Amino acid sequence: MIPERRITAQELVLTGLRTDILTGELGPGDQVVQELLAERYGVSRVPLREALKTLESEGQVVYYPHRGYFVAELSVADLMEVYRLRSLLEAEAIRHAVPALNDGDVDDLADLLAEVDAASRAEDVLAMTAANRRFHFAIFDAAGMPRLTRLLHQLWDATDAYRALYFQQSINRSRVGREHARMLAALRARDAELLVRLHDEHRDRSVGTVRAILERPDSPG
Amino acid sequence: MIPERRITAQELVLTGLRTDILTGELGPGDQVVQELLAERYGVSRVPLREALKTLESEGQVVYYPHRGYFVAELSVADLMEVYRLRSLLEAEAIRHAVPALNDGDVDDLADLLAEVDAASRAEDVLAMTAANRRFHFAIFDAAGMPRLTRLLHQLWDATDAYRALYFQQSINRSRVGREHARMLAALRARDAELLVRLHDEHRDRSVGTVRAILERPDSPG
DNA sequence: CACGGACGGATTGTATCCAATCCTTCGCAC
DNA sequence: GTGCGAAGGATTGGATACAATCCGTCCGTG
Repeated sequence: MIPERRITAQELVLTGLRTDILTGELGPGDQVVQELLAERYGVSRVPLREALKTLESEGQVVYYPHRGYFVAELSVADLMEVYRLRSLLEAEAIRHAVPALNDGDVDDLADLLAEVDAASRAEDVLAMTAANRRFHFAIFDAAGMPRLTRLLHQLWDATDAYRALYFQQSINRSRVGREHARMLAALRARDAELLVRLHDEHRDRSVGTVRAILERPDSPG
Repeated sequence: MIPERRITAQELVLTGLRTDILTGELGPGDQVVQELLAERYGVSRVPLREALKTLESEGQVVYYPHRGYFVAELSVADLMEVYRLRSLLEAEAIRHAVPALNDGDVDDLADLLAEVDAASRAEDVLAMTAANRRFHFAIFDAAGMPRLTRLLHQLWDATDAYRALYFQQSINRSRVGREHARMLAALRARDAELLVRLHDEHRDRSVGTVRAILERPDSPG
């Protein structure tokens, strides 16, 4: 559809860095040694640094002048804050989105959910993370509030590294599947308040698990 | 006090660009011609580009690959969205902040307000904008929610260009002064809900004015 | 042995140069 | 005159080279 727009090097390394952080290739606290990563991606340090600036603004990495970029470490307090803010903002998005959805939109959302389930059954954590995100943001986008969507992306990005860990456990994957099914029902019923409530529960469950991961780090580093 | 940490070129350019946007030197829609600005600040294009990446993530400029950076234009819908999000998030910040403030903190806030008033009387719009921001964020910071503060900074940044226009009218400056005084009283009474309400009114008044500015642009082109 | 300061390798920060893309303009066909 | 397409200038994207800073180490001093 889109005429194969040529990708820039900074976009390339940006998605690469995101994946590295998501998969743990770059772990929390690690320094991003520019020369190393630039070589790894086959680009120079200039576009790499620009991609890092983007990640910095998203809070994925922190920057100390003359010392470099480091993968952000999330404290429990950070995590709780992110989820509190998500609760506030996602509720707002959902309340605007639900009335704007037509039957076709809901069918599309069902399709997205099917993708999540497929990835879940295939135990493809990366694909599931991506599909899960597409599903939720398809809802948020329907609110027609681009800035809100942008803020939500930032908040989701901040916990990406931990979300992957969460999905690695099959018990979590199956629970998420059930919760998503209930969300879809709420969508079909156009019940915004129910959907808000389901999202809150959805988050509360996952925050508990992620918190446990944070407090008992299995890979001391 | 601070041992005069040497500033990097990108930091220099970043503050310069912010000022340019704030003062209208760079107007909404203008392309940021890199060579031009780099020469103006006496640096090369590399640090300039990194500063622009930061501004992009804040939504102050928009970036189109191979075409460049352009100063963001705020639509009325954008404006309303920013203020709606500020309403949500600032309420959250205030509710956490007020119980955390001690008498000394409130006295400090009073000092900051005095600075706003002084700049207002001196008709120094730039200084007033800065002092106004320091006052409000001193409150928000007290919530101890760094990510929330960060999001609020982004939202405030997005309308900086228009806030300056707002403060240029003396009638707005004096009204802001009166509203700030009431806020201080609410702070001294530790009345969070009243402070939330005052903030909402404060914003609602200013959004009306800025909206009028947006809808009747006096500088076409 | 503890402390402090200077040296040197490692890493980041920036300038300069070249390649890739875009946009305007000019010329040509119709 | 209108529309299409190619050429050229302008601008951005990225690679390389060099300067500035940092940090670990070693040495000397007490």
